Amino acid sequence: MSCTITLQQKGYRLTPQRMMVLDIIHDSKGHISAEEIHQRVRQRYPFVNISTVYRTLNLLKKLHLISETDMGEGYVRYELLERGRHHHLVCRRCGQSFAFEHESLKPLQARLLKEYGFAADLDHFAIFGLCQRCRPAEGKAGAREESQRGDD
Amino acid sequence: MSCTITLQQKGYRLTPQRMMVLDIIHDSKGHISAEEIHQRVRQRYPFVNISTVYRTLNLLKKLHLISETDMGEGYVRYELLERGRHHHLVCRRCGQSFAFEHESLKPLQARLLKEYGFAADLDHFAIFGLCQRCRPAEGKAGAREESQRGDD
DNA sequence: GTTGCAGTTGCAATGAGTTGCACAATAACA
DNA sequence: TGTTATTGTGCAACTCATTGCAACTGCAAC
Repeated sequence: MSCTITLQQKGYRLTPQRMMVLDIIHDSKGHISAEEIHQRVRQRYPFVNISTVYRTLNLLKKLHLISETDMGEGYVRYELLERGRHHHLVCRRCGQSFAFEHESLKPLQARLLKEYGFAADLDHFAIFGLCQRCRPAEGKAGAREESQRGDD
Repeated sequence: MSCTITLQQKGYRLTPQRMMVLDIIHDSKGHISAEEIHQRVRQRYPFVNISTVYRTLNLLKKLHLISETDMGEGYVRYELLERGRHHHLVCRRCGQSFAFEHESLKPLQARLLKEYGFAADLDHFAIFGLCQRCRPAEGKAGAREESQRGDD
């Protein structure tokens, strides 16, 4: 795996714990939570501590090998960055999430660099809002008295 | 305060606890943390619980009266949205944060709407990256062996 | 007035994630 | 090979934030 090489190139140790975490993120389709990673690591080696998982994830994040995204579920999800880079639109009404191309963020990235000299890390964004289907519904449900106050 | 009217218009009760939280956010210059709000509320009325503060903040957030931003400090900051809307660029190296105009996000917002039919809530963004001053430094400190591995 | 009920609060428990510290594993080097 | 310095791990304690639940509040209907 290319990640393992990067880790070692950067002078970090490739410990069994780190290999297991990397393996599991690699095997998982899509985004995976820290708790899930921990559980799967423990199936192989039951003595790995959750803090080690978190520390490994933070290290991989720092090296831009994985992305960390809050999809509004109460915990954070991780994903390998080698895959085609994409981001997520999360509907605050129906909860569905939709991928969108990294391309869409490039103008913003360029603008921040040009106007503010700021090199933005746009590894993975989750943008909240209303999806196409929920947009009309939300528009109507303005006042609270009718039905259910537009609670999410 | 306009917020109090909005709260009542939407059919929510304007309780003393909520008034105190709103007051304090209003009086505070810039962003304020939940813990800070709680402490200041308790100076006036010592029996208010932190969970009430959080619940009030979540309600105000839902009504788009305040914005919630993770500036990477280990806790979240809140701010009234009536003020001139702006966002933050947070340097992951020196920790400084710089405001940027909401204007810069409008093209992205328009693009998401046009291409995906998605109405993005862009109340307050904190974008991480490298500021103008730290950019050259980071470029050099690639390999870990020299100095301190580019730790943040 | 009192009953019913939705909305709200305080409290305690819980969950996700982080940190400090002692010890273990590895690297560096004589 | 043995010694020392550095890095990484496990554990426990901690922080920030959320949740479940019982009790309280305001208001409308009777």
